[in-house]
Amino acid sequence: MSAKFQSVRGMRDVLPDEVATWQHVEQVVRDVLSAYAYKEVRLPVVEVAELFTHAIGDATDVVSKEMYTFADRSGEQLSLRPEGTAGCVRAVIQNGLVHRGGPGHKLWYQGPMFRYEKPQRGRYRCFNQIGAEVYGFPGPGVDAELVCLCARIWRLLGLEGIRLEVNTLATRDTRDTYRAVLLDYFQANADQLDADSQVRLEKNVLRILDSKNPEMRDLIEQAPALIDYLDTESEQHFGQFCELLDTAGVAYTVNPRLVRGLDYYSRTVFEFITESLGAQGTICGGGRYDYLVEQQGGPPTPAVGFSMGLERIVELVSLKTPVSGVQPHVYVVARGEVAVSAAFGLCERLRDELPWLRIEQNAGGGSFKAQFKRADRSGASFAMVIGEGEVQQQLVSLKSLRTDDEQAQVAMDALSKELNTLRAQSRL
RNA sequence: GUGGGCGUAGCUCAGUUGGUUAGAGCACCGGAUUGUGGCUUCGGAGGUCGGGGGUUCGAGACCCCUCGCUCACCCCA
Repeated sequence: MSAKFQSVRGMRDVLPDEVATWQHVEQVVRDVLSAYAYKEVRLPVVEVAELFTHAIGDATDVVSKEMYTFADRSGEQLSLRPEGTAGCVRAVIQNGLVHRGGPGHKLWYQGPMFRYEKPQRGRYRCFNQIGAEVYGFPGPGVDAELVCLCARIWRLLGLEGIRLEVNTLATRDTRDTYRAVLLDYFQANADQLDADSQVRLEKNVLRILDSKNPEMRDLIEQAPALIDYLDTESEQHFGQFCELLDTAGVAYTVNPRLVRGLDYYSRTVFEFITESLGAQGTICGGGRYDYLVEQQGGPPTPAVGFSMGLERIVELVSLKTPVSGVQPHVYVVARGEVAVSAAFGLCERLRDELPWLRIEQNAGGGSFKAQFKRADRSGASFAMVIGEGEVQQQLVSLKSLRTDDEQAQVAMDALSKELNTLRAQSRL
């Protein structure tokens, strides 16, 4: 029970039973990204620590208390990436992919992210995201495209009851103006703020709007809304974004209090939320970050992206439609030294001749009875029996494990043909 | 980081107010059937009762500490 070594807190193993669902989800997401002509990039898991503090904002929770940061042997401060956008922006600048319409303008990535948080359902210290980022396009079309792309993924995965919330954070200037107004408002009502929001007052006023504390609901609803302070440019951008969603038939609600926790967002932000996963209901979040590329040392380049949490999506999928794993077509039962060795050679030959064939050899010996038991449990359609008699006559016995068909004998030379036939008849 | 619940076999869980050698089901291995799975049936193996300390004649049970899981806050995907 008490193993000597355990996985690190908040980091879990995905076991074979779950992997089938993971692969299914990943395949659907990849296919949809391809359908929208996004190209995959593979990025390092480790970056210079400053990349994240600079991009995400050192007052954010993610940077100030959730990063895995360490000095490497040269003393350089490195971090395990807590999210994907900062590294992608770095790669895009470093490799000169920022030019509009160039090869790097629509990208996606997949991989583990790390945050030192207290684990709970749907929240892990090592978790996997698939994200997409678009560079070089200021218009709302790409914002809407990303949202539609996600909505398509949920449809293809058969997920229902996923709510889309959208908002706009306007331009940097507008937001600065608004922040000052909001600060005045909450400072004037500071006595009504709960402890968390007192802290937010110092760090990031906008986050007060996000509070779940029902006692503060009135105060928040009375607060000035950013939407009333929008500059015309942002207002148009957001309006067109919403219109495109309408055109595409993607349902959404505007949530003026949707703020998001990373500093780099501007204009469009969105979240897909489910009620089926407990407190960690956001399965995908994203938005526009028009200033980040320039802030990180690249040419001024508007950008927008999202990332989705695979653990949460996989859990959602498996609650609804469990995906069964891959089972062998044939399980090879062999007994006796001569037969086992003949079976080994035969299996390799069949894999040469029939690349589609999934064939499992019995391992660990055992009686025919025991081997048949394993054959049954493997889920294989057929048991292929090779004993001394079969070897002498250069044939195998094929027994269907899922039907009452009579056991048949097939010459070893004719096996490939027979298996092809069975496949054509959908009996494998 | 804060708070609640829970840790007994690979898994799901019993275990009386503290009392002898800690149990069941499923799964696993073997036999009944010396070359045939699923359904039976019989047997076997498998536990430092999460870890450490304490109270006691005696602790799986009570107390303290610790680790882990879990749910919520917070944060976010």
